Amino acid sequence: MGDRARRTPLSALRDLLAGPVLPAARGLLGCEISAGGVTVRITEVEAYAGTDGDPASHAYRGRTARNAVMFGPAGFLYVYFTYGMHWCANVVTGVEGEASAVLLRAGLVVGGADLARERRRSTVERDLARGPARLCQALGVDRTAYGADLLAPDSPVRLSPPVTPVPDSLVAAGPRVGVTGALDREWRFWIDGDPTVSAYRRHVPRKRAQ
DNA sequence: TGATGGATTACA
DNA sequence: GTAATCCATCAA
Repeated sequence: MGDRARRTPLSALRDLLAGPVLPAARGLLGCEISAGGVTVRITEVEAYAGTDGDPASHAYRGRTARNAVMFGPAGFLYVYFTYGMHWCANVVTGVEGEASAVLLRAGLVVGGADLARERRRSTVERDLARGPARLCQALGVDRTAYGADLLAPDSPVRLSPPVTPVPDSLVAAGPRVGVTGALDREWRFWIDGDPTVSAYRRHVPRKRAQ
């Protein structure tokens, strides 16, 4: 019975996601997400707290139909539509009711590259899943993937532990992209030097300065 | 009910 | 630099 203490990587991932959002975000680096016949190795993520003092979080103002899945248990997919044309995907983390989540910002297509290229305009390998909306497009993720159980074997969107763990020495952190406030929070994590990580761009207001 | 701007991307 | 273009949120 001694080896029962040894956890499988999958249950370790389940525990990680059920914990605090920052370690969960860090731990998602190197994980693989599969959907629509395409597999992506995650290279860049961003953490978002729930109702607990994070104005940038979609759950900041409480539960709505759009963010409902964020308030459920960890390991489910929160998909949202933005800028009138793009889908972005998050992994729900923490305990039920906490509503924290991790945005999947970028990754490397490691399986089903042909399918990914069909869905994306660009055929440049590096750009197939470089950016949160591109990543979703490569995976074919849209509103139909909302609420998918990422750790269930029969789910349309699945998450699996890293094939090779990402060492701490390769993990970099900085402020979140496209977020106006909370620049002091370095809640974006990426694999340092990885070419599929998106370039940091300061948030630009769309209206001209007057 | 109308205004506003967004966890973005592609292109000039 | 700006257009594309739906939707959640907020003021009235």
